[in-house]
Formats: sequence, structure tokens, C-alpha cells
Amino acid sequence: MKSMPPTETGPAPGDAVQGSGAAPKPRVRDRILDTARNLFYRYGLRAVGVEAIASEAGTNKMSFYRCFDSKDELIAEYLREQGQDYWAWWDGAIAPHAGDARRQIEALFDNYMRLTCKDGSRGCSFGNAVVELPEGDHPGRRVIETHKAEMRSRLRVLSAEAGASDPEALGDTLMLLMEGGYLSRLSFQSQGPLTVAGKAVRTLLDAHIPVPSADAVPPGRAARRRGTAPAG
Amino acid sequence: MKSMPPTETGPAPGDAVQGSGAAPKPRVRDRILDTARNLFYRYGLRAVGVEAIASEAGTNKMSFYRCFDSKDELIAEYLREQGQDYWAWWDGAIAPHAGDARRQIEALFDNYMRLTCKDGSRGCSFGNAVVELPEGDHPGRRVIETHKAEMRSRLRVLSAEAGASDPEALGDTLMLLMEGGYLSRLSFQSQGPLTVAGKAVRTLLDAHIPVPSADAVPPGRAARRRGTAPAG
DNA sequence: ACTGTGTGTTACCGGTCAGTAACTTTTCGC
DNA sequence: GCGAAAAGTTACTGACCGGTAACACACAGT
Repeated sequence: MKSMPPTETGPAPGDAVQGSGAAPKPRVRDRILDTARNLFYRYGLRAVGVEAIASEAGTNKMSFYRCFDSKDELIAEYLREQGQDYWAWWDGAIAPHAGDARRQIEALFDNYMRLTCKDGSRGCSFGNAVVELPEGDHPGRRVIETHKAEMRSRLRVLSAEAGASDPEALGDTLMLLMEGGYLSRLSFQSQGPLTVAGKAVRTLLDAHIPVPSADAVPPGRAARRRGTAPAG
Repeated sequence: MKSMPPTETGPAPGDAVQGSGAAPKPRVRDRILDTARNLFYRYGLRAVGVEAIASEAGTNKMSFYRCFDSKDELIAEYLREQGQDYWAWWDGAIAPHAGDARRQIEALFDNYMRLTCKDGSRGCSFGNAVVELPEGDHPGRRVIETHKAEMRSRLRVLSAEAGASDPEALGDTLMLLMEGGYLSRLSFQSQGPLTVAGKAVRTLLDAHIPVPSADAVPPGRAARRRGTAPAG
């Protein structure tokens, strides 16, 4: 039940130290937040203490408490930052296919799979955090619930735009798939069930999006449908 | 970041106390393990201390350490117990439809949805635990990984028995669905995306299980396929 | 009665936790 | 250069953590 590898004091090789025209050392608050994001994501919320965060950020607990009211507030802030990055990633993943919602969903999941299978991935910051925050009144919970609700909403909207006959059902199913991939990533290495997410999404899209009537499209196209059907 | 509601010392009303021919008070070890299962599941592994477990079980830390080598060992034992119950539940859910793998899968998921939507559910003990145990050498991790691998395997076998053309893909997709439901249960109340799992499973079964050729079955049956297609 | 086993009790260990006080030093805008 | 703001330093509080020592008791089988 140990928590973390021992921290090294002093500036790490990769740190932004002043000198020879390099970028100025970022403000304490930013360094702390950055460090907290790494540590919280890697080791969990309860496993990482504020002292460890502060010293890993090259500062101390006192400076920490000048920037943040409490550890719980830092956790909430950590989650907000993660959220911002998450939606930036999301928008970037679907941007190349604007106007084609089906392709956007596929691209989103392809991107998601690649990212989540990578070494060092620990799944979803929000999903992991909510496991450690069962108390209903923790400031981080609002952030998490908002984030997940937004995810659900976006997937439903994309499903509707893709022409799904039951966009709520398709959106929610996609959400289950995503969440499942995030969670299963923790128990399996990169060869877990997550590897089929791409195929699964295409199967679901095929099943939920009605094919155009046969006399409205050139023959042969409607029959094989679109995307990759489940082999067989 | 508080951990648990205050514990009450002394025997709780529901406890099995000796008297008037009632069953004898269970042995300490069993009481501790029972309490640990409740507390760990509800509040998480790190949030619950051994002292809290012992006193909630009506004993003390010393007796605790006579039964268990360490908290980490208790965690592993907790997970083993959860595993036994889990497979008993699983077998019970699919037993009524022995011989019809498709119905078994449907029954499994229906049962799973009902259970996981219930008040007080906190998703999957194993999924939650693995979030809190990033260290690769924790005795609990073996239990978790074995459990999840078994789950994956069983879903693949059921998929094969159901006649799926790509049973590995179907099994893994079902696994993602299940894991996703467990995880999303923590961020949503009972009205989360989990509610569509039943429909999603039937859609996937329809898509993965080839329909018998038209001249082998009475007309009208093959056309509408089986189960509940996505509305529309 | 005697003894062994299981259990309860109290006090303690070293370590870590979140959070604070008081003071010094560095940095930056002007 | 000056003053203010930001950051570093040391020492501390009170609570809790996992884990242990030493001892008292209660009840079983013989």
C-alpha cells in the first residue's frame, strides 16, 4: 500500500530553469498544478499528499497553501484543467470531418483507442477520480458529473447528426463503450478488450443508422452498407 | 477529503449477539471480513483504515492482526470473496437458460442492469479497486487481473456458443459495455447511460449472429431477425 | 481443576497526513 | 534603487496511519 516512488529534490533535468535566455520559470501555482496533474493521474488522489506535490514541483507546502485553499480545492482545479484539455483533444479529433458526423464518431474513437492503449495511460482522470470521491459534497464531484454529462450529451448529438434512428440509445451505447475502454485499460495491458472498440463502433453505427432506400442510391452500395461490418 | 461517517462502538442492532438460542456470534475473522467488504466497497480501499474496520466489526486492531498479516492481505482476501460471490451471481443469472447462449447473454445483462442501477450500487469492486492500486506488485492486483481475464473469457465463450461470427470481437464488446456501465454508474445516478445496456446488447447480438438462410426457416422470421432491433 | 486457544484491552512505535505561524529572501514593476 | 508582492525556510499542531508488545480474561475439551 505504499504510495509513490521517492521524490527527488532539486530541479529535475527537464525543469524550466532560468538561464541562457530560456523561458522564465513558471509561476509556482502553475508548477504545482502541473505536478499535481501528473501525480494525481498516475497514482491517484488519496495516494499523493500535498507535501509530495509541492516538493516535486520544486517548492514547499507553505507556498502550496498560498495558492490553494485546500487539497480538495486542488483536486477540483486538477479536474477542471483535465477537462479543458479533454475537450480540446475531442474537438481536435472530430474537426477534420466536420459535416460528416459518422466519420467524426469513427475518428473520435480511433483517436481515443490509440491514446488509451498507449503506455502510461491510466484511463480516464474523471472516472478514476470519482472512484476515490464517494462523498457527494466534494468540490471535485461537481466537475466530474458535469464532465460526464457533457460527454453523454455530445455523443447523443453526434449520433443524431449521424442520422441514427434512436440517437439517445446510440449515444449512450457509445458512452458505455468509451467508459468501458477507460476502465478495462487498468486491468489489462494494451491488449485488452479496448482493441475492439473501433470495430464495435462501426457495427453500432451500421445498426443504428438506417440505410438509404435502395432506389435512391446506385445499386450495390446499400447492400454492403457502410463501414466495416462484423466479419462474417 | 474526509473518509467515513463516524463509527458507533458497541453491538449494532442487526448484529448476531448470543442469547436465547440464537446462532453463535461468528468468529472474529468472518466479522472482520464482512465489515471490510461493506466498508471497502462503499468508501474505497485507502479511505478505510484497519482500526475503523476492526471497531465496526465489534473488535479491535490487535485481533485484526491476529487474523490478517496486513491490510494489503485483507484487501486481497476481500477481492477473493467478492470474486466468489460474483461468479455465483453470474452462474445463477445464466442458469435458467442453459443451452441457449443468446438468451443467457441477454439474461446476464438484464440481471446486471437491475443490480447495478439499484440504490447503493458503487459499480464493480474490482474496477474500483484497480483504480486505487496502481502498483504492479500489490497482492490484490493478481486477483483483479485474474477476475477480469475470466470475465473476458466467459463472455467470449458465450459469444461463440451463441453462434457469433466473430466471438472474440463480440465478447470483448460486451465486456466494454459491462465495464462502461459499472464505471458510469459512479458519475450518474440510476438514469445514466447504463439504462440502454439491454438494448445495446440485443443490437450487438443481432449484428454479430448471422441469421439462418431464408430457405431454412419459415418465411417472415428471418426478415425481422430476432430480439429487439434498435427502434426505427 | 488444568490448559490451550481465541479474544479483548491498553499503551505504544515511527511515520505521514493536512494545515498553520512567523520570519527571511528573492523577484519584479516602477 | 525602492517598495511591494511572490516565494522560500523552519518549525510546529493535532490527528490519523499501519503495525506491535504485554497482559488479562473467558471458555473449550480433557
